[in-house]
Amino acid sequence: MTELAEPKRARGRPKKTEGERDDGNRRQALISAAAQLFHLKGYDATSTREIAAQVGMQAGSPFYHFGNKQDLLLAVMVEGMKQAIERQRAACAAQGKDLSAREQLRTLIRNQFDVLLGPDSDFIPVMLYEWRSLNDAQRQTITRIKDDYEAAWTPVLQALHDTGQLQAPVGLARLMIFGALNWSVQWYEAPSTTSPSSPTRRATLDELTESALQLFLPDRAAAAAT
Amino acid sequence: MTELAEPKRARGRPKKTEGERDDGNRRQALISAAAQLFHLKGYDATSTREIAAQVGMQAGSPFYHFGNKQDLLLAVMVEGMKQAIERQRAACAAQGKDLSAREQLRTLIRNQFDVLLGPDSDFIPVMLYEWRSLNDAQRQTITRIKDDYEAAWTPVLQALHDTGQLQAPVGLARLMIFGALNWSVQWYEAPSTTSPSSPTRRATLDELTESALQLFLPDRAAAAAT
DNA sequence: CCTACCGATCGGTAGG
DNA sequence: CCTACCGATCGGTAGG
Repeated sequence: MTELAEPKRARGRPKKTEGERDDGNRRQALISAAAQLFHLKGYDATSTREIAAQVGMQAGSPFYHFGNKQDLLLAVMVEGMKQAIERQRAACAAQGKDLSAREQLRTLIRNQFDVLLGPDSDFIPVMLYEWRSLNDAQRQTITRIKDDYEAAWTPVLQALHDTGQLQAPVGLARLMIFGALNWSVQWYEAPSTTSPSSPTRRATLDELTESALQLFLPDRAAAAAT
Repeated sequence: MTELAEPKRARGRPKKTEGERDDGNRRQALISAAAQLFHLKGYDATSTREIAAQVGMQAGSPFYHFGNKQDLLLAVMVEGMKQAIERQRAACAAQGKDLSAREQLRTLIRNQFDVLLGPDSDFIPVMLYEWRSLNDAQRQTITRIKDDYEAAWTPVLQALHDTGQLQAPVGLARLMIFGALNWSVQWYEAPSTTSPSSPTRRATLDELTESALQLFLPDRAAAAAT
């Protein structure tokens, strides 16, 4: 199952074209493999040997790139957050500034589902569910980055609160909304390779976004019609 | 920190009053200790030796009560769900049948916060976050019990949907609401023993309930006033 | 980055 | 439920 992910190598260690440093390349491969395995089996249940094997290394080699297993976990989370922040920035920038707060929230939610469930979505779930395995210093590092990510949500929620569209306290609302979205990692079904068209097709990320928006910001007109 | 939880014992093994079988007692003690440690450190990071030590047993003794570590994990989850279902049944029964769907949802949410964050709240978080460590047969067992627990929510949400108070599809709404509530395990601060009155007092479970209700079922009158 | 290796820990068992 | 124990695995290291 992992053969495709392995770099091709002609027996033994990969001969690198001389003069070219691809340290970053191998390091990245370790981070990606770790993200995949940590997501699938959990941090504690994944051995550094498995990670090494997945990228075609020997048992001790990951420790040439990372001081210890915990540092590798941190690298997975940092990498994931960097991607998430960049995607969020791009998504918000792409829609201009004069949209309604409701539309801005839609964009943020849609991006969050993408980060959680879309392609290359192993990193953030690891961050969400392996927090416990970090040490204090590492937690501080991640907290700083996460605060940066979440900062984009506060003004939008505040605006909705000011207009009465969102009645719950902004701080708690943010936590509960993140909970509702993040929890999807637990139940959203990965696209199954078996059963080409399953009887109950799973919702698309757009449908999830729409439902979340309906849940948190019900449509006034539709509600009044009752 | 765990001394208080340990049964008092006068050196060595506890001398049981003769004729009295307290197998259930020791078994329960193991389940409680396991719940505590699994919640605090995670399943994989908790050794059966630690659990044994916490109840004053020797390293191999837990395996007199449980075939293996996984079975102990299952027992923690089953015990937690039994308690949760019983509490939910009692909470719903205590309020009669002719309350509005909104009030019924309030009761369900309040009970869920209690199960997640109140006293003896180690069991359900373990169930929520250690699902991965179960085998297939065990997952089926828990799924059945969990379906039973969640069944109480569906008619309430359906009623709210029928009246237009809840616009999102009932199934997705249930998943997202559970997510919003369950996620609180990650951020809700345990009562700190230090700092007698912290500057930003943490919300009470009643306040959390009210905010959640505001988030999912905003008050019509308040919204219309804007 | 590989080879060869080590100390520690862990789940679990036999036999009482 | 304790005593005594084992096989397996794991994170990590020295030395090249």
